[in-house]
Amino acid sequence: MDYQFRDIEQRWQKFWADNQTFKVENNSEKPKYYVLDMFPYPSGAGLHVGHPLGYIASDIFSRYKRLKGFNVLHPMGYDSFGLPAEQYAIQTGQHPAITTEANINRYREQLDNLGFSFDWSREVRTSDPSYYKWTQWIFMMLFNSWYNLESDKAESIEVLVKKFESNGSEGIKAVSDDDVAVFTADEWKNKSDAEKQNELLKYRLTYLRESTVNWCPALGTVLANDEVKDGYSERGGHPVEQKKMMQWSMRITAYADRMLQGLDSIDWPEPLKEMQRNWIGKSVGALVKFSLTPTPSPKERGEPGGEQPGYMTADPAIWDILKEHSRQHRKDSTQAEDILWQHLRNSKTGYKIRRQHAIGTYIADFICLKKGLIIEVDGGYHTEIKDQDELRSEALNNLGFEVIRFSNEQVVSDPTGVSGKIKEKLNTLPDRILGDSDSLSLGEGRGEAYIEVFTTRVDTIYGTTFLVLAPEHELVEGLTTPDRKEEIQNYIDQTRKKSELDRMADTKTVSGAFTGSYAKHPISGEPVPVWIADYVLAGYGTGAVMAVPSGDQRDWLFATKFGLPIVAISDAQVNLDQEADPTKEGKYINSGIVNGLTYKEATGVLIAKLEELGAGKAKVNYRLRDAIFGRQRYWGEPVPVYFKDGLPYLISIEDLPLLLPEVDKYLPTESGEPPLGRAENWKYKGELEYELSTMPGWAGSSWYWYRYMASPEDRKQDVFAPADAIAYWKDVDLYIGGSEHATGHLLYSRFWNKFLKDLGYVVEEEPFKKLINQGMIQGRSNFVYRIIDESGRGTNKFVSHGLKSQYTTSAIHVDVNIVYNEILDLEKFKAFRPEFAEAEFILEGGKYICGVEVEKMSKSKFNVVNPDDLIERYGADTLRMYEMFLGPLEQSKPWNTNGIEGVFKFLRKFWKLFHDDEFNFRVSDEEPSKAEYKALHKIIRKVEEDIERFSFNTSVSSFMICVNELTDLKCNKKQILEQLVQVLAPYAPHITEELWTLLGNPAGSLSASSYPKFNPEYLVENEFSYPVSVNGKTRMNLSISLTLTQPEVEEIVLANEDLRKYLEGKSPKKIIFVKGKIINVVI
RNA sequence: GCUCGGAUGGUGGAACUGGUAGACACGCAGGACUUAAAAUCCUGUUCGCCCUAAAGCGAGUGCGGGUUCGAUUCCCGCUCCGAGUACCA
Repeated sequence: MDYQFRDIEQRWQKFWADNQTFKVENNSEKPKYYVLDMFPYPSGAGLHVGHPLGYIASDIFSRYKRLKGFNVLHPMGYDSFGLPAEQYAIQTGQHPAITTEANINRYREQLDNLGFSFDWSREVRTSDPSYYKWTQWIFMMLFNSWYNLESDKAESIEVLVKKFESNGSEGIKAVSDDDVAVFTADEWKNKSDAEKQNELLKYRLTYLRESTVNWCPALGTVLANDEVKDGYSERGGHPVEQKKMMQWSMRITAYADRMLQGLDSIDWPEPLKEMQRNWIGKSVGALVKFSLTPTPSPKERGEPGGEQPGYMTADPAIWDILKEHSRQHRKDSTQAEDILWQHLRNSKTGYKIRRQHAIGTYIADFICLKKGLIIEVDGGYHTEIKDQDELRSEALNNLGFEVIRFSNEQVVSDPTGVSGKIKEKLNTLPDRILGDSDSLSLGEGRGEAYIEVFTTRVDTIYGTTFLVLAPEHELVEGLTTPDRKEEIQNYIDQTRKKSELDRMADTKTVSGAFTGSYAKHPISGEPVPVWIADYVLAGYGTGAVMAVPSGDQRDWLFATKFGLPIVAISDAQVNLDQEADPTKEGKYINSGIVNGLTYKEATGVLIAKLEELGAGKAKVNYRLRDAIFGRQRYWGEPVPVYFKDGLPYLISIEDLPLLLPEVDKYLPTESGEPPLGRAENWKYKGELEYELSTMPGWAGSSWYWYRYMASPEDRKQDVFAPADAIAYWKDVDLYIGGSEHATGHLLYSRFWNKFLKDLGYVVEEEPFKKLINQGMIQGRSNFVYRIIDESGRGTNKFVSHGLKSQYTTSAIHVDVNIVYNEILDLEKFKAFRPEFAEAEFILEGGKYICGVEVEKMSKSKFNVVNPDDLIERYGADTLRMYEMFLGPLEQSKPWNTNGIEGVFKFLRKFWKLFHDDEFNFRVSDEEPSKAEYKALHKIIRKVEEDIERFSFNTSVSSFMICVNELTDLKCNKKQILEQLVQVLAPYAPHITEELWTLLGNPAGSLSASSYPKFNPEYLVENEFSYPVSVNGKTRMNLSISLTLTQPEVEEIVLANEDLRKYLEGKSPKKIIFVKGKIINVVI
């Protein structure tokens, strides 16, 4: 019988499944090898021909490694939480679990059809409670940890608590929020439980904090930075806006430096490492403070008017006294004030609140300048002015402020209630007019007012001729002088109107506005004007820059446009009237204490000076932000947290997994809560509110490779993966997947891996030793050309591609599955759509040739090629080999089925080697000839080399060469063919299993056999046909023994008749002889 | 703008540390078998020149230069294409 691939493939796929041929054990004498594919999200569309590319490569590699004597872990699973199933649920009401299950079954069927050697007993699904139990468990571990910079690793939060108990906050070096409190051990012990929890939250590796987030209204959820592309959501392409919200975040920034360093130790594609480096965005520089006090008054600045600067609400006459008082008050704050402050700070009410702020001749306890509301707490420290309360209120009312009062007892007993009342009041009050007797923040009790900037070029500090703040910067309101109010407000409005996209696109227009205020240069003491401009980003560094127009092109453009001075700071700078010169060469000029120094010297001197002045320090800045972890969606892992008195607490570990509750609809509640808010009676211990957000898509995929290490038996144990299994498998040796996960999955996975290592649960610092990005398979669309008549309407006539220029036509996508080698199947086309049933054609050469274009593979373009169809026609072995034959694995390429016939022919030819002309199986036991051995050992070596360097396409060519040679030799020797079967087995597992048993081996024993041993003796030649070139141009071939030395070879060459023609009577200057390679005669 | 890739026949691609450029396959052309088609097999196929063929000659790996006996490969400069990223101070 001819090659019956359908029968063979189905039979062997069933055999592998029934016999669990590829089930792997965790204990083995063999060395381990872990081959991992990025597990798929099971979408409704099923697999197209591009998806299996990486899986085929990893399967070939796994099968090869098994033959090479390794214990290979090669698992597969599903990343089964995600948006599409939920969107479908919203539209149809069908539970996402049902959709997901159906999709997984479809995926499994398609994967099985390709004959992969996965160990399915270890399958994982991220949406399975037995799996997400451990995702939730890791979340809890993160919540219970902080990052100790001294040991440079994550540690239990208990360790931090012990430190607080013994030494207070002193000497703690941690990655934390910016606003951590300073306290002694006693103060810590005296704190209430709520206060302690609130403080610890600033250290935990997963934490709840008000953050600016990417909010996608269409999806109704927040998104992480890597899920937003150019201001639109990656999934669905909906607009994304910035919004402040209370959100769960992961302190990934704690690992920024370790993630950067780790990149040097792993074998990943360079572009991908580069993307991670950019994403982490480390820049080494300095923070510099430009102080705002004393600020030159209008008079001092030589400007008209004696009006007080707009940012001061205090009576200037007694400002100095008030300043001292307010500082003192902040230090000696009462317990009630502290408690209330914790509820008001960080805009928890939705508005910015300041404490102990001077107004007129008074100091208010708390004030919201935007709404003009003053909150006073009576009793305690400032009882001495209690009698004057009414008078005070009246005076403040006159200044345009409203006052509400609470008693100490009220605040202490029910701080949440009090803050609720404040919130209510704030919501009812109208906004005060911006800048109107508004005041400058004094840094919430942290000292003098200043503008802090981040710079990577401290050395240029003397060239600073102005400061620029982002329009959103919190000091802008306070800094604006009354005369500039309108201009600044206009500018802010104008920037706000510009969308994020416009702002990015329009980088050429220089715009900005002057606040009217000046800051003091920290070293020279010169006044420096403060501007705002949208080229400064609020989100990076401190949202403020020192502008050095001589060294930075953006600053130069700004200075030029607004007529600000440009001061050269280096004798090497040139053409400063044309553009900025950021050179680090030369010696400094106009630069005070660093005049005459070089770049390196100046940087050191200046940082030392700034530190001495308390005006700055060296600082490493990262672009990487903490990862927002909550999603306001249904189909994800519930966060194992409940709330008590407004503070988050972990549920008990025994209560894991916290199951996803049922809901009536998959939409937000009427009050805007996430879908989980709809769940009925879903309360911790029956009464406490659960967190209603779910985890993001990347949670489940950030540790899944460890779950595969747990065998089905292991999974009965109460652990994410047993320690001995982790000790054995360690890490992933080879990871294959797409580069689109560069800054998402691959970054988060490294983060969680490092965290788990810090806690001692895993053994390797990096999870994926070697990574390969398979190229994207693009679609290849075919077109037919419909002729358009004079009135511009489509006719029923279609013209072949080569003749279309003679007509007016419109191109129409046509299903690529009815086009072969660009020739349209006319009958199938007529059946393609009813409107084409009566189509007429203008042919060329009797054929209708279609047009071609490379586009993304998608249903709407009719260019999706389904692997099932190809397997039906050619078989899985052919498809596997053809996908490899297309080109280098890492290269992106359009799918083109045109060459598949060649691979199919190859497999039939291979089958023929084992059969006679009547297709009877017939092999001979005769001793093979030298030529036959040579053909075999060439392929043994070649495939080994190719697989080791992941060059699968070249192996396929070599197989063809080998089979062509053996066919020519009419070889049917068992000794040759049996080994050839083993060499081909990783690529074409079905046909080789079949032939392996026909050769008399036990069924299924092929993958347990071993790769044939290469014997170089069969390749030894004693002669070589040397290309002989004259002056580098090849002229002839000469067969010469390989044993000869150069003088002997030269003699033979020079004696040659044909060569003399080229010598033209001259004698050669030199003869180059490379043994086994070439002879070159130089005249 | 910056960073990283890439450019080889009609097409996909090969040539691994500099050593016969175009392996292998597709497509195309011609032929065999066949009533015919499909399938299969055989021959040719980088381009140009010489009427044709053989033989031969010349050019040739995006462009321009360089190093070398010899460059698709190494170096310098440029063009184009792709990917990532972006007022990151």
